[in-house]
This record gives sequence, structure tokens and C-alpha cells, in this order.
Amino acid sequence: MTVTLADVAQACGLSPSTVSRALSDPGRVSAQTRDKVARVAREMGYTPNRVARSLSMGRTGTIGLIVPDVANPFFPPIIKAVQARAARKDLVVVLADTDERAADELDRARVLSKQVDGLIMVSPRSPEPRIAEIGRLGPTVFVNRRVPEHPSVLIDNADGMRQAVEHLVALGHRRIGYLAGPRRSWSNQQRQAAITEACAQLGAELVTFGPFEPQVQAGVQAADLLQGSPATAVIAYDDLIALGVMARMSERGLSVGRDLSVMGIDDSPLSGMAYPTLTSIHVPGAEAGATAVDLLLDVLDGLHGEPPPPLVELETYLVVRSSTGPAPSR
Amino acid sequence: MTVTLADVAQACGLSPSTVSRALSDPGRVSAQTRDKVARVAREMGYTPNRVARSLSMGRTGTIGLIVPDVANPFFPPIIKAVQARAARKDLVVVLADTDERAADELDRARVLSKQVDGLIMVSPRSPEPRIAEIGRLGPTVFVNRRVPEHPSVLIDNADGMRQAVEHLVALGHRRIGYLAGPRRSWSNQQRQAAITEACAQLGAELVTFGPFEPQVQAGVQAADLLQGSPATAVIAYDDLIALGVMARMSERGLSVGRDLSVMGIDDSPLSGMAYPTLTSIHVPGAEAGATAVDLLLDVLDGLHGEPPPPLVELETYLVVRSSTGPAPSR
DNA sequence: AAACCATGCGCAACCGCTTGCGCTAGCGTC
DNA sequence: GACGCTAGCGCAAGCGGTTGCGCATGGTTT
Repeated sequence: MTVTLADVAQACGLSPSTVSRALSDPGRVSAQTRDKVARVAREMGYTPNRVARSLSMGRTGTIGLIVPDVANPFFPPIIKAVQARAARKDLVVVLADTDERAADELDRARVLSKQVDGLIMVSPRSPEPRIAEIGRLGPTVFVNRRVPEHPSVLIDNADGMRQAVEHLVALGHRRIGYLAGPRRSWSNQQRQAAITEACAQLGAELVTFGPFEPQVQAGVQAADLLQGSPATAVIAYDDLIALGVMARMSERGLSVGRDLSVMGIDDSPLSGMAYPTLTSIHVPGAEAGATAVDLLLDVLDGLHGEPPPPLVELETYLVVRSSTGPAPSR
Repeated sequence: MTVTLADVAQACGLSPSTVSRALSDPGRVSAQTRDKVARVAREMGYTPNRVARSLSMGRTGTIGLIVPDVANPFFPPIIKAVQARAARKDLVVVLADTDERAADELDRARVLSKQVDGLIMVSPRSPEPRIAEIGRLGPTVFVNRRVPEHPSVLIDNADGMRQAVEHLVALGHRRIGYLAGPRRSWSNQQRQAAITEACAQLGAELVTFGPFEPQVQAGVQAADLLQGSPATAVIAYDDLIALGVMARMSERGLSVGRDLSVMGIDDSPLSGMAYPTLTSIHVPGAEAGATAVDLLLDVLDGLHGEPPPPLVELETYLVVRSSTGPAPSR
């Protein structure tokens, strides 16, 4: 049915080994042989069996990608980027979604690790020890989480956060709310810390709420919590929560951008679609994804000289839209 | 380094074949043997090498999933569902994103087909002949496209469309606009046809615009086209376009739901997040994904009796929110 | 007690490709 | 003309499982 290397070899009157070399390592055979093999292979419609190749080479040409929630708009750009970058390097990517269940991360990683060359863990929620265990499963790069001894691509939230607070303070806001994300989330910790520091430096008072799940519904809930608060502006852990807040405010007849300034984080495609458009802190998800692939490949290729695990930090910056405005003069 | 079947066998004083059977086909060995093997395997931390198994069994335990654009909110739910369903069946899924480039579909399918047991093609944009070729690559189920001789899960747009038009007509709209999607899109053709028929039956006049790419930006553009039109309500090919229209209208100071009624299709999570919330036609993406996996598995398991290729149609229905309202009395 | 059968396991081939090593033929060198 | 080297191939051993078939063993039949 399917034509194998041996078939081609026989048709050429050569040994399988020679055909194999002719196809993969052309330098090692004569020009004639190479051409002949190439021609015959094409004519016969030969396509190498990747599985067999994997078995004998110990490389699958596959990388695993594990994300918490494909439906969260922050991740698709990352997934897309990883996929695109991988495709160009002739790799395919197998995807797993943990549905935000930290407990599933290790399981999925275990399963995948046996059929991939390396793993990319995006925004993992697992506690430290579990993360370490995942790291031991095989070459792994972490995105959005700092893991000692492992290459990771991180988001430098500090800059964006500072810009955000500066922006709000400039608009006259003095009491700022932060709608925290999941407690286990590394980036939530980073963001909260950065924002706390920025507020302190810039003389704004910070009130935090939460934690909230990164979902619109949580934002709706948050909006109501905000009721009694003196905060005139809020920064949400992510765009989804921010959108929920906005939706709820509008529903209650309040004007976002006037009565309350709302800011998201991620600058997901949603930001521009909302009304009012959402001021947000841009997080370079796509770059992060592409970078992760590059790092992983570095590790895979240079399994030799173990350079110190690279750590790439990507910058964030503020994108001002219309959900933030001057503080209401009380 | 890594413990193999042979290692376990040796440790047990058994042959690899027996160990293999003990692990996979417990009925064929004695109870003691089975237990002993299980114990030793666990102690030694044995994990079967999926690649090796694939080679000898001819099954990879992997399915391929090809979508046009991960970043389009219509697809993530499908991806998620496929992934989840597959995971439960002990399958992993490899994902490819064609970036809406029809030409890439065949290429990606070719690559994937060699390392998966079957393929799921979601909303493929390729022309007929290419589609057929993809189908020949191996077991394939199509989602959102009818392909003769192949199992497919389709969206029955007619129902939802009719409900949509009924809704608008009931609100007093008599001139309805349709913002068409990509010409190559099978679902666009279906939708346009269904809506045309519904309008004819219900006595509304239909004006179509487009085609538009399924992106917010296209909706913005569409909104401007709508300017001179007599349409008092529009149905967009998908939520993204609808959102673009809404955003642009708001920007121009018009009130969506009063000055113009806007309706999307897909009922993506976005619909509820927008302001005003978007009336949309619910398309069961998640079910479609799960169903696709089931169909694929049917095909894979029962490669024997070739039953007629199953074709399942999923229903759509209207979800009324606040972007549609009474026709303005001119 | 002989013929018989089920049960439990091992042998060895095989899945399709890669690769270390050895062999041969043809060339240049002294 | 003998010797050594290199380029070009083939042999065969894996990679780590699965599986058809045959071989004992012990227990049932008659």
C-alpha cells in the first residue's frame, strides 16, 4: 500500500541505507545516485514514515504546548505564534488545554513528554514542586513563569504597570483599585507587586480586590464589589475581567471612562473591539510564543555545552484607549 | 537512562513478549505474572515508548486538527472541545493553523497526515478538488463543510437564520442587510442562502454587502458602507464583523439597537462582553468539535464495514441580546 | 494409561528508518 | 607495480514495542 524506503531501494537497485543517505545526507553519495534516488522516490510517491524515523533517531519532530485555556483570548496569539514558528522549523505542535486546572498540568505534561522532543508550558498554575517535576520530564521552556534552572520567557510587567499608574495619576486618580487574578498565577504576583510599588512611588493609594478568575463573569462580580469603594480607577488582572467590569457598569448606567476608569492587561484583540475601547497594557504574547520555540530549539540542538538557561524578558507598554479618563471631581 | 520493556522483562525473569501482554492484554497471562509485572514496572518507573508502539501497531494515538485561525474567537471553543474529547480517549491532538490561507491547508494536511491516525479539518477554505485530495490523505472528518464521501459535522444554519429574520421582522424591520463572509467559505454560502430564503418568505428586502474577511476591521469598513443604505438592521457573517460595525457606529455617535440593529453569528463568548451585548445566532462550536472526534473514532475503529459516511447536523438558534431593537420609525 | 486440550509463556519476525563499520574499486604516489 | 588513501555503498544491528505461532506443562477425558 504505502511505499517504503526499501521499495525505493529495490526499484533503484540499491540498498536501503544508500537511499536513506541519498535522501537525507546528500553529500555522502555520488551525484548520479542522489539524482536517481530522488527521481524514483518522487515517481513512486515515497514519503518517509516519520514514526519510524523518530524511533530510530530518538527525535520526534514534535513539540508539546500546554496552556491553561485556549478560550482565553490571551492565549490564541501565543498558540498561533508557536505553531507558526514551529512549522517553519519543520516541527509540529501538539496542544493540550488544562482548563485552568493546575492539577492537570503535570498529567498532561507526562503524557505529552513521551511523544515530543520538548515542552512549552505557558502560564502554568502548578505549585513550585510540581513545576520542578514537569521540568524533569524533559527539555522544557516556561512562558510567563520564572523557573530556576529552566529557560523561560518572561513578561516584564513592571514597566507597563508603572506607565499605567503614571497615566492614571496624570489623569488625577489618587485611589486605584487592582482586581487581582488567580493566586497561583505568577504573573498576578508580578503585576500586583509592580503596581504596588508604582503606586507607592507615585503617591497613589492602592486597594486590591479578588482574587478573580480570568473570566468576564468575574469582572461583572468585581464591578459590584467596586460599588462602595473610593477607587476612581481600576486596573484589572486581565482584559476579560476588565470587560466584565465595563459591561456591568454600562448595564448600571454608569459611564466607563468618566464615572470610573477601567484598564485591562494583555491588550488582547478584544481591547479594540469593546466599547468604549479598552485602555490596556500590551503584553507581547506572540513574541513570547515565538521566542519560546527558539529557546526550546536552542536547548534541543545544543544539548552539549549546557549554557546557563537563557531567560528572556519581554517588555510591556501602555496602550491608551477610551476606557480611562480624568478622575471625576467629587 | 530510560527503562524499556526489555528491562522490565529481565527484572521479572520473563520475556518481553510476556511483559507486553501482561501490560496490555491482561487476559492472556496468569494472574501472578500480571501482578508481578505490574509491580515491577511501577517500581522501575517504566513508561511505554509511544513511538515504538506506534511503529509496530500502525497507530499513533494522535489526531490532527487544522483550523483557519486560532485567534478567531469562533475556533477556540472547537479546539478546546476536540482536545478535551481526544484526551479522554487517550489521544493527543496536533494543531495546525493556516492563517486563513486556503493554499496552506493541503500542505499542512500532508505533513500532519503522516503522523496522525486521522484528521479533523475545520472550516476549510480550499476549493473542491483540493478538499478531495486532503480527504485522500487518510481518515478525515470535516467540520463546517459538506464533503461527499466523508464524514462531516455541519451547522444547520437555516433554522437560526430564519429565527433571526423573524426576530427582525417582528421588530418592524423590512430592509435587512447581510454582511457576507469570505466567498470561499462554505458556511457563508449556507448562511446567505438561508437568509435569502427567510427574507423572501417573511417579506423582507435583503441587501448584501461584502464579501468581508472575518475580522473586526472589516466590520468597521462595513459600517461605513452601510451609510447610504436603507437597511435598518444587519446580520453579519460573524460576530467579529458585527463587533466592528458596532464599534464604528458608536464611534460615530449612533446608537446600536436604536438607530441600527446589528446581529452577529457564532454567539462567541464575545457577544456577551460587547456593549451593547450582541444579539447573535448560536453556533454550537464545542459540540461540533466533540462530535468530530467521535466520528473520527468511529471511522478509525470500524475501518471494516464502511457504513455510509455519517453526517451530523447541529442546530443553531437565536440568542437575543441588546444590539437589536425596534426599527426606527423614519 | 494413552490420547487430548487448554493454559501460559518464549521465539523470532516485523514495523520503517538510521548509522557505525567494513568492504571494494579506482585513483594518485613513490 | 606495489602500496595507501578516499569516495561510494552495503551489511547488519539497532530503536522499543507487538504478535503469530509453536512448545511445554498440567489437568481432563475415555
